[in-house]
Amino acid sequence: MTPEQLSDVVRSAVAAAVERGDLAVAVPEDVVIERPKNPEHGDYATNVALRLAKGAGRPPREVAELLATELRAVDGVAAVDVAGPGFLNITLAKDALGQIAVRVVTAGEAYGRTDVLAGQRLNLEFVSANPTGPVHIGGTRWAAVGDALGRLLSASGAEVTREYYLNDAGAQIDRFARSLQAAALDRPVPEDGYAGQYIGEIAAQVLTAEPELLARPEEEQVTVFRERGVELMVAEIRSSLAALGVEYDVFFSELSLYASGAVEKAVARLREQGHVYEADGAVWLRTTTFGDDKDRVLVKADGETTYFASDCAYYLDKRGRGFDKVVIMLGADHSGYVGRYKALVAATGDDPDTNLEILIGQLVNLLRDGEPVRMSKRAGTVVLLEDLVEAVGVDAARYALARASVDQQIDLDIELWTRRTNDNPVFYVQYAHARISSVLRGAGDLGLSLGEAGDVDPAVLEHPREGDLLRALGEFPRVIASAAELRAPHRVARYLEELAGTYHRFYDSCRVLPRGDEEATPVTTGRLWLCAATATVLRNGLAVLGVSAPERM
RNA sequence: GCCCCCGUAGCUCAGGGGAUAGAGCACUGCCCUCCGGAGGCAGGGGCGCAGGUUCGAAUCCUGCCGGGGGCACCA
Repeated sequence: MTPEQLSDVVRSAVAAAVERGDLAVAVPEDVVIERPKNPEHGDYATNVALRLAKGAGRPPREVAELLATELRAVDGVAAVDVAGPGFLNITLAKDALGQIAVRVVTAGEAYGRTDVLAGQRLNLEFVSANPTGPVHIGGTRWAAVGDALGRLLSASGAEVTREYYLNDAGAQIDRFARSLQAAALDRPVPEDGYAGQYIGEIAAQVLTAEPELLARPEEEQVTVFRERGVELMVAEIRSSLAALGVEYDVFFSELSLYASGAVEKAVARLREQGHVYEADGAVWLRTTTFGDDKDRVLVKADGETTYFASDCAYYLDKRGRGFDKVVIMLGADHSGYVGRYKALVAATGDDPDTNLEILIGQLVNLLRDGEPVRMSKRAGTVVLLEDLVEAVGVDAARYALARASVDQQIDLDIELWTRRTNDNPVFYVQYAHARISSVLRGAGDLGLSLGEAGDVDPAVLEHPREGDLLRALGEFPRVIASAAELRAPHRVARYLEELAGTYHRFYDSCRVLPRGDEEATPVTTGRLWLCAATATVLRNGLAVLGVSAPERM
């Protein structure tokens, strides 16, 4: 019996008590089932009696006793105790707990998938670094976390489109183009321009494609450097993201919003809705109406539109494509955007609390020899996605970036990472998988196999460490679901570390394979199923994080 | 000045109102005639401060103190 099933069982018990008139309460939507830390508190516990007591007008323990009687009659429930202020501690029958292993193996890759977010159409935008340079370490964090979040949301039944917004218009792109031109002409880096090795490399590539370029008038040169340069830069960004295993459904061009007239239409629409005014020669959106600190400029006095104007058009485009909710991941250096973006959504007539979700993640600090490394894209002193991957590999890079809460700043000591030490928990988790694979290989060598689901007796899994492992495996779907709902991929990583530890403890005290000339027993078969189930969950969990589950290391 | 994030073990961090607050690393002492010792067992030590809400607060609210980030007709 899984925790979800138990939750239904308890809920039914409440409903039955209400039906009989023993309890006068509204039956709760869902009942929280916890895994007690203390083994004396049974396999599972619920605080449902504590929650219902007030509404029922009766002491919690009395409600608990009532439900305990109800639950003891349920098939698969071995014991129910009322404890403390009114907790119900539930012990499952051995076979009901052991059945989890069979369930996991049978479900395979599907184990952990739920429909808790079914029916939601989400647009998930992440990274969206300007195509004026390679993806640096900060963007890499959002790549790892955003990709994992996308997988989590999909696994929970949401329909997700992963999107990268290319800011391929505007002043920064002009600076980028002029920087390329300067490099090609061997001139110094322009004021506010970009430096770094990649500028020279891209300039050279543009010249290879357009050998006669430098013979043309300077303004034409800039145009070509802009178009070709952005194209090359975008290709490089896409390829480094792909190298990290990060996939997108859509790369969306800001320029296309201008080409299609969407920006003008967006401004016109907001004007019709009465939120646009003119002052000091500029066109403003009255975002203060919707709680922003100050109003925002859409069109500058010089006639140029701002990024905010294209943001408006972009948001409307996403909504026009049918997404219920627009989810955007941004770094802490963009936290000031939240207010204006919420206001913009409200101005279009949408509800900023349901149609928009901005996830702010804290920045990655780089340390070298304990000293902070100052990063500047323009000066070219950055650590890139490729650098990180080269230093630690894709698995460790993704895992390390995704295992921390996005609310937490990460201090990344480069020396530590390049040294590739054992304190990276990804090895701990992967090792557990490799160890299980080795056991299963050994079983094959002995001519043993899992057989069919009917060949295993779940009741033989009665060792305390087996129970620990079964309960841990039973948690997985809830871990995935809550991580998706909380937008917290790191919870999956933490869970996997806990699961790996639980497996190692099981392995240490429960011999799986027969030794010497011993015969295989029903316990052997049961434990093989338990091993296979653990491997399945480790694989499924690592897959969510985009990390491989090696069979040998 | 205003807004956002953080403050939990020596260090790096988990803990979406529940029972005795956890893990890794570090330190100390143990455990393979046996499936991968990249493992396991045991030990010491912690919720920044002050109020509030609650039967119950690391968790929610307020204030303060520290650390980081943001407050452009920049992107």
